[in-house]
Amino acid sequence: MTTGRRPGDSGTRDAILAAAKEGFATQGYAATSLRGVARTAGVDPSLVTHFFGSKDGLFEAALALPVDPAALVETVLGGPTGRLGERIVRTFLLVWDSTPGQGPMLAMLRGAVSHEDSAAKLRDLLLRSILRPVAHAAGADDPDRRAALLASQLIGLAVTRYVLRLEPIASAAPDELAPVMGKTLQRYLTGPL
Amino acid sequence: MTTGRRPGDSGTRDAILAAAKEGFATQGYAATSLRGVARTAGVDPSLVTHFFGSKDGLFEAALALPVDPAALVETVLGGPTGRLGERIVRTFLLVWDSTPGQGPMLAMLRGAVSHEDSAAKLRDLLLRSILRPVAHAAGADDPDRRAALLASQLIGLAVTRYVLRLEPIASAAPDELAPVMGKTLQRYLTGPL
DNA sequence: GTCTATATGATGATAGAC
DNA sequence: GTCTATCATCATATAGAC
Repeated sequence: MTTGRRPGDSGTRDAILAAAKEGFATQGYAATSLRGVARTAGVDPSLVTHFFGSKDGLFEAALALPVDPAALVETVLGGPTGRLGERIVRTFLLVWDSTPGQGPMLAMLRGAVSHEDSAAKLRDLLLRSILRPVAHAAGADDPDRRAALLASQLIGLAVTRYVLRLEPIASAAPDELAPVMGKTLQRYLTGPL
Repeated sequence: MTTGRRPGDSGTRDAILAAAKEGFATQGYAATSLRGVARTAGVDPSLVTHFFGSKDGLFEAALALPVDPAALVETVLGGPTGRLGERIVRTFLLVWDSTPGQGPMLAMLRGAVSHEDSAAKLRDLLLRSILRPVAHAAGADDPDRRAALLASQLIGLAVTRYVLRLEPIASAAPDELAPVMGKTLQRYLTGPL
């Protein structure tokens, strides 16, 4: 009964999105061009704006995270508080090390550094996904400060490991990093400052 | 006796360099154009390449740090080891908070995130200015690992404070940050991991 | 859904006049 | 030391044919 081409079933849109994710993730916002994206996707440049409206629209779409970080943190915070910091590091690395997650997160990090809109978005995400949940979990004093400290160490981890690729952190196993960095996060969250 | 225009005494080169520093520091490598630099410097675009050869040459020149970080760290490490971490944070913030330092360092950080050459340069700088000196100071086990951990927290501090501008870290006084983060660095350097 | 054509403008770099 | 002129590319975005 359904005759004619059904909408949205040609792989083109996905190909463009995949190419955009890679571009934004590896080169950042400014250095990624619509034409370049179209080239690596093997499609016509016009299709990019046709599907996503503009470069910003494409960027927006490429930034969609495969997981909800807020829910993730919520889950992590739900467990016993003794090894809270360690669990955060483990989950953080798990999400980043999984390929579908690293793309958008790297794109967001790269974007945030030179694209103000993207920086605001990351600030927002951090606030919603880390600061707020943490503010509740660590009912202790100064939740904002504790959460920001936590963010600083996590972002530092991401930058050294995935962007700068500084050894030996870049190739360290999660089991190696979790205890030592977890201890820091644990103190930032529940310990004496 | 010296007749004619002496070389290098027209403020143009400096104006270009200042504009370039600001551009690279606030927008990153890709988003900063030679023409844009020339525009804010109030000079002809050709002069930019005339003085610096190419965009990479200009970038290189804009990255020249006003201080030698290696010497700085060396000095800091020279003092008593008890409050070593705290001194590192204090010095780090001092250098970043001073205007002439923040430009090139921000430029380097922004560049490193999306410009591979710049990332290599920062890796190199970290290695020479932080990893190596630390490897000597903390004669303990695993100096490479300790130094990388230190770098991760310092970079995280820089990104949250100066790039993301995440509160309350962004506007916190050095006196407020030094003790709490210094404690982390202290453990990374000399404490049990 | 796909593409050609095009408007409009910026980019990095060079050659050469003054 | 400064500038004009120019090259060859690239960019984002639109209108409209098929």
